[in-house]
Amino acid sequence: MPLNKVSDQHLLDQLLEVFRVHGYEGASLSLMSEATGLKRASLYHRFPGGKEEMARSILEHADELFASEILAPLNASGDPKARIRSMAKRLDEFYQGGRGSCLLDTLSLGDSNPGLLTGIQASIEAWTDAMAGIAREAGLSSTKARRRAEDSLVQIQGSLVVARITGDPAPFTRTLKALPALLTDPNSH
Amino acid sequence: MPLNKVSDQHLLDQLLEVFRVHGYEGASLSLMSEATGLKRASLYHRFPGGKEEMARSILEHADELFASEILAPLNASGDPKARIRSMAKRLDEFYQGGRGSCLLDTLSLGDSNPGLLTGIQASIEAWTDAMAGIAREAGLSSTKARRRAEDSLVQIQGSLVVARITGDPAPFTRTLKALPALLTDPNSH
DNA sequence: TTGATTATACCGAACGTTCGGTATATACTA
DNA sequence: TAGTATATACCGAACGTTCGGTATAATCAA
Repeated sequence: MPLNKVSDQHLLDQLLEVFRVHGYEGASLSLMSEATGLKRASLYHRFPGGKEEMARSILEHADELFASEILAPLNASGDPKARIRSMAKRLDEFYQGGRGSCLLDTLSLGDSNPGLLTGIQASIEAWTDAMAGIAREAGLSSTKARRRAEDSLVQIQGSLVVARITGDPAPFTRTLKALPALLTDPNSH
Repeated sequence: MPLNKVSDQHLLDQLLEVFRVHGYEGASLSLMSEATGLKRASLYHRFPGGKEEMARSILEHADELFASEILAPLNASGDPKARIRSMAKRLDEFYQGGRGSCLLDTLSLGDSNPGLLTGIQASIEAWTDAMAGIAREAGLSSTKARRRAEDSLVQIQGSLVVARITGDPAPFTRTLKALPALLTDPNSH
């Protein structure tokens, strides 16, 4: 079989970017074509299920990316706080220092497809579980660990929104810095 | 002059709802027509500037609503904490117990109009200022007060996003409950 | 050739927008 | 007071454009 003109990796990466900037409704085939270098019909060859399959695919792609590139340090060995710092560093890269939006946020706008919403919920659940896991490992009770994981998620999402609106990534940077303590210290807050 | 079939109040309220659920790109004229009871052409009679003017108008409308209905208690008299609780209660209503999105969030998605973005920034700035003001009044230093106001905003926006995705409004409710302490206590966090 | 991959051309539907025309309520005139 | 003119409010239909989606043809490695 001939090589793809555009690699799956590049394709998914570019589509991810379009979806996370414009959301599902705003992500037009023209934008995706422009971003990937593939004509609309070629996009339909790669994704016979159309726009919905594209969204589902990039969500899956983002999940794998997230698990392997961002959440991976959490399952390593060593000091939990250090591992969280490592995750924070990778989060900073992934969200372009706070200048990028979260796919789960933008993709969940509007009357989003029920099936897609389920996938989004699963993704955010997995993320929460991962953070709750290391909080638990750091000595917090399981209920407390889960609560702190949810708080972390709230602050990450919120700081991304505020950073996007104001154009100032500082809130996001600050949130990342506070993550290790938030997920491990028994008595803060 | 003939009476309006649909009052300005109802018109703006419904449009606000459409924009805050679907964002700018997702808010179609058909959706707006359906929501307001006015045909598309009639919407153009009320807003000659088209969709952009609609967005600008509802942003202005939301500002006034926010100032008079949500932020008002902050400028009343009495215990700052009680006033913040009052604001939290109204926020809860405005955001439908955490089931509704924030207009400033959804409207700022995509390549949003520069002029519109400026308005969004002004709105969020005013909100932040109001919260920083009462934090200052409660005895915090001006830098600390501002920081706490920003933190509050981050947690409100973040919990709305998380609540929208998961379908569980609990994070938002929890955030509101924590607001009085967050905006007044000198040593928490 | 064959079979997979990309490009061209096109479709119906919906997009934001405009326009001609019709109500309806006010203002003016007689 | 009655009749006419005016201004406002709304709607149906259509504008050109773009939407998501689908055939069909060209391309190209094996």
